[in-house]
Amino acid sequence: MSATLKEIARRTGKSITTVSRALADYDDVSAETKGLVRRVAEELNYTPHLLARRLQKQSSDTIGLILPTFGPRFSDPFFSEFLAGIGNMAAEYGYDLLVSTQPPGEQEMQVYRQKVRSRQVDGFVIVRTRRTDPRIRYLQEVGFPFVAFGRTEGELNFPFVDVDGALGMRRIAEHLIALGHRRIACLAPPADLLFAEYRLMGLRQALADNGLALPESFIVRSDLTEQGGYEGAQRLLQAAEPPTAIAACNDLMALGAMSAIQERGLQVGRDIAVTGFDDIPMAAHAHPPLTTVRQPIYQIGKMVCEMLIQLLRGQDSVARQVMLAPELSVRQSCGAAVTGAAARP
Amino acid sequence: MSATLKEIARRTGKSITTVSRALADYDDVSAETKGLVRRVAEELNYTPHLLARRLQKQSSDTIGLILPTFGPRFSDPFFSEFLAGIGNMAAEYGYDLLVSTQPPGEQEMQVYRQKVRSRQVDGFVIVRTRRTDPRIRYLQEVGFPFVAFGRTEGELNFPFVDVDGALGMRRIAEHLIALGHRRIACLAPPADLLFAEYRLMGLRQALADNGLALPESFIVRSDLTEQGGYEGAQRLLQAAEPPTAIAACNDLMALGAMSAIQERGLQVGRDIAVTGFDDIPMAAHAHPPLTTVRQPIYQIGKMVCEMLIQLLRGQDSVARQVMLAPELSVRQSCGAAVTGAAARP
DNA sequence: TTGAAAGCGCTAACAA
DNA sequence: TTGTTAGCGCTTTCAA
Repeated sequence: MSATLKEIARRTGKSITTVSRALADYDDVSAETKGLVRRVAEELNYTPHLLARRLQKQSSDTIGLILPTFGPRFSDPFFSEFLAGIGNMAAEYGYDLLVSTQPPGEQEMQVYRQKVRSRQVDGFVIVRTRRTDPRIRYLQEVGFPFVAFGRTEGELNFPFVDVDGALGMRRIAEHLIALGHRRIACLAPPADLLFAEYRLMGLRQALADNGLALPESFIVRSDLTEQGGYEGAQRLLQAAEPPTAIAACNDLMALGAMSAIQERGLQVGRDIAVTGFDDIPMAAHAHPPLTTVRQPIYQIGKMVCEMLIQLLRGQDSVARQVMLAPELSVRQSCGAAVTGAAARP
Repeated sequence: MSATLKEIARRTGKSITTVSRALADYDDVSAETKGLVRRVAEELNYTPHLLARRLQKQSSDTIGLILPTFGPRFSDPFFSEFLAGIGNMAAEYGYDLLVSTQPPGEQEMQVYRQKVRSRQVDGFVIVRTRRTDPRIRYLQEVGFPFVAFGRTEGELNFPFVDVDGALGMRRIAEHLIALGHRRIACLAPPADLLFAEYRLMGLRQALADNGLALPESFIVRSDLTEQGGYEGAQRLLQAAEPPTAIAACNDLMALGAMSAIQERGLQVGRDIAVTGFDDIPMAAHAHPPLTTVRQPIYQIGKMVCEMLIQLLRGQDSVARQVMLAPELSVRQSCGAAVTGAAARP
């Protein structure tokens, strides 16, 4: 399909070595030879065989991303945006992106080990860090480069980018409190997802700082889907004294909660406040628009990827652990009077 | 990190060739030698160097997927599910998945050419086919294997899987007509996305078959986002004689339309019907739940990937062009009286 | 300024 | 049953 150096060498009457160096623009090749070689290469549409080059360079120039898929109906607006961030940055530096999908578990670890040992990738991007994360433990153990999106318990010394979930939830809490809410409940994901814990901690802390409690009955765990939020909110609404505000740990759950509330004939924002976290595109166009916390997912993807590449290149990156402050995006679902125009940026 | 054949050869006192064949379980190697070699390989945690193997095999065992990203805030629930389908199937057959992101355009074609010529991938999965698709034209021209999700204009003879959008929309239209609607409008994506055309055609045809017209003013083009649907619906609602039903060409637009309708104080389902297409997870949990057309995206991902792999392996696959009949998923947004239990599977 | 030779790690044809 | 040789396409000493 595409010519090889050998073919160019044959046609130019030069050696393979010379051709290689001419194309790499070494300065120990005569201008004349370079011209000739380049012309022929152009003519033949020469493109280097990457596998061959990589074998010899002993580097795959490839970044691995193993998506932890939960169930067959895997659908998360978060991932595609994040993927675009990583992908674009990787492309900018000439890296490839190798994507796999594996539900968390032993087989997932097999895939990591396999990719590491077969030198298929130079480094990994880890997403959805877990409380104690076998992926991170393994990669640290074998000294394989990676950058994570998210922290783990114990805050080991590895490079990561994360959004300060506690701060984000604190902002949510303070906003709700300022609006007069005293009975605030939380839709939280499974406890082994640490990022949820930070958010929950931030909420609890902010409430405590304001003399408010967060009783156990006001913390409902479910998965991160609309369905989970829907069911969780139903549980909360059945209580004898239901909350006046529900702070969900992500937007999907918040949207599910809104559905549950509306199905009971209540009005979100007026009868009960709902807030999310993530600011997925959907959030601005829910009805009412969802008050939430904005995470610059695309930017995070780029940043994680760039940090990893710097790591791979041995440039000790300036920042090894980055904590981003999320930003409150106030719309109508919390009951704050905001005009449509202001809420829709 | 991981040992090489050479190292195993050294330790066992055998030749590299013998070791290679022992591990590949050739039957011209003595049981004794096999045992020895395997033991040492195990001990050293041997994993073949995939780049080396692939260079020699002249095959990358890799499937390419270049996601056409539109804008930085790329977020499409469709892609993650599709990706999981492809990824899982690829893994099953031992293929890698190489993912890139590129907005449509000349640079995108460069990436295709580069990946083809550098033999980085053995074949491509094409998504979001376009009316006349330069990717498909190019790949056909150079005879490079690929399978598309979607058709193109002229229905060239290439392998694809697609959902019969016309049929899906026909079912929507017939359902709406049965409910008594006569003024049915359409939220359609940009005309260069062919799949939208099929859906539009199906709608028009079904209406015509029932003696109804689809005036130009009832076809609003916008992008495939909630924002697009929101704005499109606003336009439709401002008309002197607004439609009584809005059939959106995807769920995101339908959800946006619902927001626009509700913002005007109207009730979806009662005052105006809304339908979508795709059946994203969100659809079941919108308020009211969205009547839509189910596309088995995950299955399609798997199928596309499997067809490509069969192509790569020279097994002339049974089906080269697959058309899937989508299935109506009736919920409340169309005004049909359906109990919550029936609508939530 | 150029080329021969070696080697990245693997597989395969051919001999022994 | 095993080893020698060659080669995948490329880069990089080292000599000429």
